[in-house]
Amino acid sequence: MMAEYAAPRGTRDILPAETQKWQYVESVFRDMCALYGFEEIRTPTFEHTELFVRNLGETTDVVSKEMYNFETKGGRKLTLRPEGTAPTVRAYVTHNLGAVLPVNKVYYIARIFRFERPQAGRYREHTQLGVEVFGSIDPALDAEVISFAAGFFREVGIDQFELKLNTIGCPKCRPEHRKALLDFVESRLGDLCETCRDRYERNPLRMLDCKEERCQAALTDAPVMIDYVCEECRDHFAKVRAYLTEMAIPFVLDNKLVRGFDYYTKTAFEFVSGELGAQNAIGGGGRYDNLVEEIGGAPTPAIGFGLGLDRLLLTLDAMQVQLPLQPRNAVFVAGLGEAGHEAAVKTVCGLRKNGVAADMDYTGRSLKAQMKVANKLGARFVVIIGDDEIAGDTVTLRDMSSSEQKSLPTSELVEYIKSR
RNA sequence: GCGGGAGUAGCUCAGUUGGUUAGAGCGCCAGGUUGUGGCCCUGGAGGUCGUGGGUUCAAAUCCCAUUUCUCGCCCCA
Repeated sequence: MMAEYAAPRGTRDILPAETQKWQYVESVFRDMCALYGFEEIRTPTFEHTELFVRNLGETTDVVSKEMYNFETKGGRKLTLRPEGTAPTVRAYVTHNLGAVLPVNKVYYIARIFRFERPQAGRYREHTQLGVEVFGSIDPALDAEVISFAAGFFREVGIDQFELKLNTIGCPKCRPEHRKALLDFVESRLGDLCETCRDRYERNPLRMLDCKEERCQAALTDAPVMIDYVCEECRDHFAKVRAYLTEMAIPFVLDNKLVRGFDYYTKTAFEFVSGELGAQNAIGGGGRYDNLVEEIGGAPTPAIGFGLGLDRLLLTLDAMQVQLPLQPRNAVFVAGLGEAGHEAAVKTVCGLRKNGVAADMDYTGRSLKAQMKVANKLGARFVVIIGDDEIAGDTVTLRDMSSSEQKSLPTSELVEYIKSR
């Protein structure tokens, strides 16, 4: 039983029984994107390492310890994409999409790679569905992206989730908050965990959402961004909240919410599901108004959202949501004996040529065994062809749900099935 | 990187204080219908008990190592 090879740690095979669900969710996502005006973009699976190192932030967990890096023979450093936004921005800049349209709205379905210890809902290779909007700082767009996300979750069957919302300011107002935070923490540095003492030096904002109890206790009254944001950010955030309220999208303000990458500005949000164990974040996103410029494009405000498809499906499973998967609705052709088999090959070929999904047996089984296979495949009709049928140039057609059976001329088969 | 749990048939698992040919349910195959699915009945195939070593007359069972999976911490989707 122990096969010689297994899928590498943190990866897994998605078998046909599961891919149906994946395709369904992806199609809901694509439909939703069409409704909101997002068009698909596909970027390479790997990018230059520098793209991620410089733009996600060197101190982030992803960059400092979770990237799949490799070198080409020529010594170029490449990395399997650990997130979807930076590559999308890179493509936007590479092709100067800002010159084509004032506002560009794109979506992607991409495999993401992070070298972490796998556990429930966390894989080294996972799939993210995401959208990005370039070219406007209108808070209505923040609300649109968030409502897109919330709408998508509901559409696919998840109505139990919490939307956490925060603003993390901009380069104008962040330094002031940072200074206040450092001042506040300085005297309590001893109470913090080792990681946070390190963060104090390298990435103070991240101390705020540390999960360590001692840190949470020590930082209860720490200065939060919302009290330090500049007028523009405060105004922007107020409008986002107003839009969401108007759209009847419930949210919870979380002034300790900090996103994992350095490029975020202003609006930050996260969707949390209680159905998953430790990995409860099913999606998240935020604004990144300076990233396009940092990557080399013209100053262009932008906002995006990404969700983990693997986790979404786990959540749907945990919630026992029944997805409306389409039955196969195909025709199975059962041939009896050698002549019947030959006739079946011809019949299947003819059905397919006319756009009717059809399949047959290739293992020389008895009619009974072929019927069982047809049943298991969920065939709607079974066409039976034996010596009797061949002699009269007819086929026997069995409706698998009603068990009704009738004989009809071979020449009428395709038309009859198409009319059903 | 750190900590817990588990590896017995395709799947989910049982296996009593170590003791003959290692079991069940589901699935699979065949028969019960000389050409007919779902339900039912009967039979069958399928396992070097993760791997290596040790203890013992005897190991799926005890000990050690190793490996894989899994859950959690950190962090994220």
